[in-house]
Amino acid sequence: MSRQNTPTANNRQPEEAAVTSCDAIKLADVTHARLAEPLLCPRLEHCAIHRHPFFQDLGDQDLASLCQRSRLHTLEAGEMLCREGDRAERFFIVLSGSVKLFRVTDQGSERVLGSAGGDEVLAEVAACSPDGRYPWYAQSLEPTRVRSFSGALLREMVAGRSDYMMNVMRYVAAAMSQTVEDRTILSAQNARERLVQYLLSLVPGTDRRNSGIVVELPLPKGLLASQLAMQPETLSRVLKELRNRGLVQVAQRQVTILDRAGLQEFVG
Amino acid sequence: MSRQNTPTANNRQPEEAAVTSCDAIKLADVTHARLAEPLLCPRLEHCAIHRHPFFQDLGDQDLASLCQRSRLHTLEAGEMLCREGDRAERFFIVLSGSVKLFRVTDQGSERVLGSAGGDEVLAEVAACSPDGRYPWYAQSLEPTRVRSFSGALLREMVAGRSDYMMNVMRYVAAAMSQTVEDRTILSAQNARERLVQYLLSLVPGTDRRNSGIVVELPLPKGLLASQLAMQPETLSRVLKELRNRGLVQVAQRQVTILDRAGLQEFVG
DNA sequence: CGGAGGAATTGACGGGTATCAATGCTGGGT
DNA sequence: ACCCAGCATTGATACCCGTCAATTCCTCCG
Repeated sequence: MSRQNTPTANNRQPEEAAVTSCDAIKLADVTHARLAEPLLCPRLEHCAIHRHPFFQDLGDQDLASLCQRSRLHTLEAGEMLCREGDRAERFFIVLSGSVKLFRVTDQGSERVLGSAGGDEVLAEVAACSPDGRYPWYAQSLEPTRVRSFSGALLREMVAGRSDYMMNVMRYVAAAMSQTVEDRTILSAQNARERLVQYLLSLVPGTDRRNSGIVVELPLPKGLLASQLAMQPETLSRVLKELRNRGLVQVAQRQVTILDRAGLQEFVG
Repeated sequence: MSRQNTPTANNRQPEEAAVTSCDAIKLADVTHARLAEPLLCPRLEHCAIHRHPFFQDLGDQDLASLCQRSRLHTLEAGEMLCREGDRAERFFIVLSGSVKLFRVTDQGSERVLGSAGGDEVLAEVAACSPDGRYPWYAQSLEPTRVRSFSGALLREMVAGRSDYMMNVMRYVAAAMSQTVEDRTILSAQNARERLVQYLLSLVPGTDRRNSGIVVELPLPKGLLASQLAMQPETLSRVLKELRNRGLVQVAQRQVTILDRAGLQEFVG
């Protein structure tokens, strides 16, 4: 695992642990998250998070009650936000920083499934189900702020307000469809095709340009390689090949697509 | 594509097409499904499907109204049930036969994502969202009977009855978690590991035996190879290797696991 | 400014897998 | 019973990519 710190003093343990203690897992260096800052929501205008589109259609009263039972988690790099298999009692919105989602194989190595950055909603699907469980581990990659909400409260509110339910279901269906998309990319036969399709998937649907599209890799290259089911060396080489052919330009995590159509036909 | 027939006379076109006409896609041999037998539900006891656990918690009246607006689709091999990108106005339960789920790449080749057989629910996630779209094509592999239901009606009922909503969300969360599981299998580095993990994933969670577990491949081997991101030849060779090592026994689509622990450590 | 550690890159090599081609097998239809 | 079409298997070959090793680059810290 890349960066791994032990929890520190500024992360106070909340009375009601958001991440419940679970069976000890085999990975020694996966430390237990200590989640921070329970309850005591400041005034509504300070909780910009509640303007998040995820909560649209909710009235002031419902927002306030969600707010009251939400928690702000301040994580430094390498802290666990939740663990695969644990009861999904809470769901999350990433405020700043970034989170890596992964599983651990039977052999003890980790497989990156994806990542989440600012304003992204996490684990809302699992939290919608009364007996849902987190489908992955979530771990911060850098100093990260996350707000978490009660899944039970979400379900109550969804049950009471059908317009809100529709909005939540939109998120759920989008998450599903994203996961299917990820699967499709993985099922490409070779590393080149996987990387190219991944890069193209980072381009916003609204962008119609063929050149000059700048995308930011949401993960360091080593972890991205894991997500794309290849070795870091292979990722490096394929990226170099794309550079040599004038298809992309790479500066750190910032990739500039110089010839989108060229990329597409390159894999075909 | 494997078996592809044109729709025949015994599949009458319903008044309100369940699968709406969409943009012509490039694949010439993907014919448009003609879906059958609208409305006119027989007496409730004939619709065994409504006893399906998916509908548990629904009262007789709701069941009847779902029943009324459900349709029975009788497909022969190779007919399309729905298409990627189309509005998910209906969701499905497979009564008999089997359905293959796939996407079509930009280059026009198909990638199998999975399959569904008897009693399995399809597209319930997409149908839960008011603007959801099917995330894949679904095509029958053999003569197949499917019942479809209105997504709008599902959403109405879910909105009205929170116990039913919880039940539906259970399905949704399970579907999500299955998709994540599939992804994990795909991200294994080599073909051997992918196949072994796939075989082990076919074993029901309740089965604790080490030997003599019989699983049925839900797809012909060629399509299974596509789902596992390998060539049919490779699948054949890996299967042979497992046979030679006395780990499995293969008869057609029926695979007998002779040494489950051996399989697990073989990939590690 | 200089050093240390981790990440990324590059090279060499061997094994795994795609590809092409040929054969064997099986189920459906006549 | 026969044939045929499609699927599955097997073999030969080339190439992609995983592995190991060495080097460079970057960032953080002293």
